[in-house]
Amino acid sequence: MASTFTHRNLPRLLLQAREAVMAHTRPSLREHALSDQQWRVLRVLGEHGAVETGRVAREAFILGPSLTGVLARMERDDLITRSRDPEDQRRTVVEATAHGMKLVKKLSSSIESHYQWLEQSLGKAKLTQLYGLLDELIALEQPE
Amino acid sequence: MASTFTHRNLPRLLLQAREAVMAHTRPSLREHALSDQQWRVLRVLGEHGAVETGRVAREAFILGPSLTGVLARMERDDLITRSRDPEDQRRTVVEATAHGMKLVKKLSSSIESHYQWLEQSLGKAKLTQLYGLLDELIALEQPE
DNA sequence: GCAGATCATTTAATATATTAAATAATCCGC
DNA sequence: GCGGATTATTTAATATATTAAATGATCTGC
Repeated sequence: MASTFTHRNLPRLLLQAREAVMAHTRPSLREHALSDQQWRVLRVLGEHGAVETGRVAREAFILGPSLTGVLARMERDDLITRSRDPEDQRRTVVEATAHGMKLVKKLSSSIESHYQWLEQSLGKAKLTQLYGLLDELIALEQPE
Repeated sequence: MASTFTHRNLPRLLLQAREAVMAHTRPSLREHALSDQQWRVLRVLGEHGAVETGRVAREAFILGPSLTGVLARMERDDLITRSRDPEDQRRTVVEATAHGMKLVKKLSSSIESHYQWLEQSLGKAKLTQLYGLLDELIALEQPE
């Protein structure tokens, strides 16, 4: 059965690369009972402090309706708190709890050292090149 | 709020790149009422003909339990048929229906032309370079 | 030939993704 | 200040992801 395609499957390759990288950090997340999505949310909160859910959704790459459930479970597990923005009652503001913050810091350093390892293994030049090509690809496909 | 990270978020970047590429092909899929996963399955069947579910799972990057549901809906929608391998009754063999095959061929050429466009826009050299770097990254992270 | 180990797939339970529609607060022109 | 347009988030319904456990068929040594 001959293939209908002459090019490589780029979305699949990107997915595979992402899974390969995540395979290293996932065990650390699971040790602390965090899902991938919960970690992405915590990471955003660790970088920016109190953030409205719209921005969390954009930065953590989670759609609104999914985020509602993710945040509900994170609140249940004492990772975050939610409150209305008093300036604009349409907005919900999310903030990490002390417990959530502790996790961010602990996991950040673990993940950072994985990047150090990657930079050593692949080479700094190639890693930079990869970032650049991905940026170009994204800019091409979604001009703004 | 200062960031805890000195490196870029590689998994996020890969996810974003993948979404950017898929944003172009998704509308064509949805026109034919296909989900991303259903398309990945059809693509495998288009390349290899009749395939056992284990291989479908590997090549389409779908975990077994998810695949069960995906295949059930595809069977319901007359895209595929399932049957037991008479040689080894543990295995289930999947094959595209005529309708499924027609969709593969129609969508393949549409997607192929998107790759042609991408190769023009980004440049053949850079695209090849990107493939190579992703391959290296995958090989590094999951040595076998 | 049979018991246990192994392998392929499915079931079960919970979490997340996707799309459309609903809700609820703010804005804006008048 | 009132009513329609806009914006932010949530609800609803269905599909997919994830993990562990169950089922069912095959192999393997004895």
